[in-house]
Amino acid sequence: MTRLTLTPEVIALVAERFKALSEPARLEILSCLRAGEMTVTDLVQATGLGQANVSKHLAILHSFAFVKRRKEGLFAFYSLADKGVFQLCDLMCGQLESELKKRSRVLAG
Amino acid sequence: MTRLTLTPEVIALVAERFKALSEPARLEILSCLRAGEMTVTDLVQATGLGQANVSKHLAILHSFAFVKRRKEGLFAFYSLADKGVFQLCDLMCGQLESELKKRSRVLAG
DNA sequence: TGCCTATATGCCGATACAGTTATATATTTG
DNA sequence: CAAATATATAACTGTATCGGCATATAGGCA
Repeated sequence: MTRLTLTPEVIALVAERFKALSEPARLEILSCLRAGEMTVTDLVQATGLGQANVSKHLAILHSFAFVKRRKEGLFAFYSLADKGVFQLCDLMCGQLESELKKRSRVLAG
Repeated sequence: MTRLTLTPEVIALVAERFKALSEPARLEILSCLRAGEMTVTDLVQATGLGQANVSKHLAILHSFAFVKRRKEGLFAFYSLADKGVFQLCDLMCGQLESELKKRSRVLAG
């Protein structure tokens, strides 16, 4: 695997991708998609977010290739592009867990 | 490993952590620390950022336990808390690479 | 004690972005 | 073609936050 060197340019690109995942609404959408392909309207109902809002979040996720789009008639079906996103989330959750554990250990004295 | 369920609360916590890594300046700082422990002044020189700015970014990274702090006299030595951050960055870089590859393949037609 | 240095913090201006509303685009149906 | 529906986009507003400046805090030293 060719390793990208962390030049400022690459760092900026990586930061952009982290930012794309830094929004609860977008993580929520991704979490929903874990169950399978969904339309925009499905996601609106599942998340309680506004339609325009969901569309914008999906556009962002799509621009980073976190999700795929399939157009069929009036509907746009979105699905996860790959499982890499959840590797990221799982890693993050792992850190979060050990962090929470440490904190509660401190509180417990 | 106990798996956290992705409740809105957990999602918010995960999003916060992604946001902490969504700033080029902070990734730059983490990248510098990969070489080992550094003081704030070291980091100011290495990154070209302002001192107040570096201090603030470090405070954020520290609040999420991405970095450790060791106080010695006037100096504050910062170091990476663990290597999990770079597992995250490497995963992100991997996605980035395959994304860039795909894009250039499209351009090449 | 008084000065110097390292770091942290409060304030401010500028910018970026989420969410809402209204509208545009596009596709199906009558 | 006209109406209805699904999705995308534009304009606007409020909020958050980055970076810079000034200052506070704290430790070391004469």
